[in-house]
Amino acid sequence: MADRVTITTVARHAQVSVQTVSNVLNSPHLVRPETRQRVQDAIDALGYRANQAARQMRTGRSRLIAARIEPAQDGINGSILDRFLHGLAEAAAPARYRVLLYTAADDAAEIATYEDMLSAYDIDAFVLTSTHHADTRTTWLAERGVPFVTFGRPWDAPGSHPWVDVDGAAGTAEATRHLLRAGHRRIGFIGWPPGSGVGDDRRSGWAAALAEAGIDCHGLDAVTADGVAEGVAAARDLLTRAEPVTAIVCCSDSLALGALHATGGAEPAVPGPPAPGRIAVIGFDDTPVAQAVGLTSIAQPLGEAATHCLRLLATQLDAPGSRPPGDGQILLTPALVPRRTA
Amino acid sequence: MADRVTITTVARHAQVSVQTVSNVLNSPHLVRPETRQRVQDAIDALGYRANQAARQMRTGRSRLIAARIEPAQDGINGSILDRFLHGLAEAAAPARYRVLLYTAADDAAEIATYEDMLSAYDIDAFVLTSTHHADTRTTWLAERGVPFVTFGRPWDAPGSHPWVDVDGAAGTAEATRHLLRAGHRRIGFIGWPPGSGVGDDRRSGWAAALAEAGIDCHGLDAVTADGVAEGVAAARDLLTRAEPVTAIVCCSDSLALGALHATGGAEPAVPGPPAPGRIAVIGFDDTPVAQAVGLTSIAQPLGEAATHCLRLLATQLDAPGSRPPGDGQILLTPALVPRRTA
DNA sequence: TTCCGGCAGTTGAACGTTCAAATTATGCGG
DNA sequence: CCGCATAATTTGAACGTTCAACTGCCGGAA
Repeated sequence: MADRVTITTVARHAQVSVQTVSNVLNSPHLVRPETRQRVQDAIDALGYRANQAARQMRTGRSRLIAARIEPAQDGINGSILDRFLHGLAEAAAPARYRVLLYTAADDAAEIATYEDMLSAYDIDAFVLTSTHHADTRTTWLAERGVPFVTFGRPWDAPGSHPWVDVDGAAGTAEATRHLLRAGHRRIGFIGWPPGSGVGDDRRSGWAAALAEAGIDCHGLDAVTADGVAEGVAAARDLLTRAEPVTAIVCCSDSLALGALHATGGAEPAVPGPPAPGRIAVIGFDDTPVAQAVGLTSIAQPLGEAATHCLRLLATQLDAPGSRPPGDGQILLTPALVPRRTA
Repeated sequence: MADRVTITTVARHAQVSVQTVSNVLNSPHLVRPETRQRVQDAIDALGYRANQAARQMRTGRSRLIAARIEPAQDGINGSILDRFLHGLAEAAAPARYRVLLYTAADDAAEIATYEDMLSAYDIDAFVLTSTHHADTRTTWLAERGVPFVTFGRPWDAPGSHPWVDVDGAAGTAEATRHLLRAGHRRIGFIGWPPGSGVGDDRRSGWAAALAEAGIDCHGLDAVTADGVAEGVAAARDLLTRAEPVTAIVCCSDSLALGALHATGGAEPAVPGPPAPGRIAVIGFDDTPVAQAVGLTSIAQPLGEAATHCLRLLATQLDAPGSRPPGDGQILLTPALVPRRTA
């Protein structure tokens, strides 16, 4: 193993003190241009890279951002987090941050992990996913002044911290309008039990778009837990009512896949226009399953969301005390991906 | 912010020197039991946690393991890496390691990232995924004596470094035997173009199982790139030959989904026994799509693979120079998940 | 008694960096 | 050509930990 190149090596090579090398790296304006160049040349020639641990000891900053990786839950809706994490890691690199993973079974375990990571690793910031009502994690972090962003709105106290989210209502509204344009009037909705922020939000977009068109959404929706089998049942329910629906917007791709089966429209991946006369179905999240089956779905801009999360953190970290523009509340609009089923 | 609790705080509190505290943590046998207990009590009372950066400065070890997170490629086959990473993070925690993410567009970029992470963060080890022929990454790391494991065999030089992989051939062989038991004789295979280690391996298991049963596999297979549309075409090919197949084993769930469509057997998620008379289809990887569609598939034990990866690294790191038992070459057997399609 | 070896614990230095303060160099007006 | 302000650079200390060497102490063999 070759001797490690430290700031001292560079200093000797460039005939300056170590502090000057440090200044070139951190406060270049303090150094005369020609000296700066000489030092820079030495850095390049030696392939010097600042040691993060040593730097961290002095500054208390690790340039590490922690994010939780969840178990692939029901499977069909997983892979969203995956893409988000990838975006996060990719956005972090150019800002010279890195993403550290952790797992936690529940909120309490997650908070215990925060303690560990903060004291042992000096984590600079956290990215939280899957926010929910009465989220103890955010208050814990906020109380201690730890920088963090959530991917997902704070469902209880809107303005309390920076967040990035995708406008589910806008997505379902667009899906509904898409169906209205295609001539549908009786457009159903399969959603989750009230109380989940995400689910209520998505339902509201569908209701709003119908109201816009002067249609009463009463009796057009079904409520069920997430899952393919649940989707089948809910769709059958909607189809056997007094006035059956001709199209269904779903809260998830799982439900949509179930609906698709119930309406007899599931063959995988034949590109082409939607078949006329069929019950139209639209899912949510544009999962691999939707792509495979040809299910029209609503795609979240996950890469963009990750980039925004990182930008929010970076402004907070690099200029402490400064509020990001717009108070750091970012709502992104998802996009409808039309396929065979609508 | 409360004052930081350092080893010095603990030492004062327990009336010993800092070195004794350090010994309690790292070499307890050097400390008399009663002193040890006193120090331990102080640690607990103060909630002390060793600062990783300072520790790292002295020891050169970061307790950080780096792994690449890839973009969700074709989508349908993604989510495997996701589950693997989750397993990795989960297995790392009890061993007091953490997983650091990085991204890289190609092997060259990845090697550049190694340099950066090694010199800046003192990464202890790397976990490589997607090994392939002529993999420059492994040689680069090996040359520099950097500890690493690959998830995926080294396809060129079998014994060169520790690895964990899933026995694809065993998987396809089991799938094939499953079909043989169900009475099928003409069992086709849809695979990838020769040259990819993984693809060749999977094909060989199918061929071997047929040979076992005294069946000539000649003319029973199709070769194509990965993808749903490709699967459709390949399956049609197999079905229009002189002696059409009655069952198909596929190299991936994407191909299988295509095959399923070509054979008219794709409705999602109705549990129950396979329909008699239908062309049987078996996929590979047990992706969410397979679960959703009811496709019989071969599941890789990803959590187990991750655990093994970590164990291999941990033995290597905690006892330098020691070879793990079995020379660190671990081949896991995947499991057939029977569903509707076979 | 003297000396030695081993155990328990302490001391001082070092890891590589940045901060704060001190020193030296440079430019400018009188 | 001096004095002074400011720019440029250096010096010394510190961050929290572990390593290597050292000091006492006790028990047993010579």
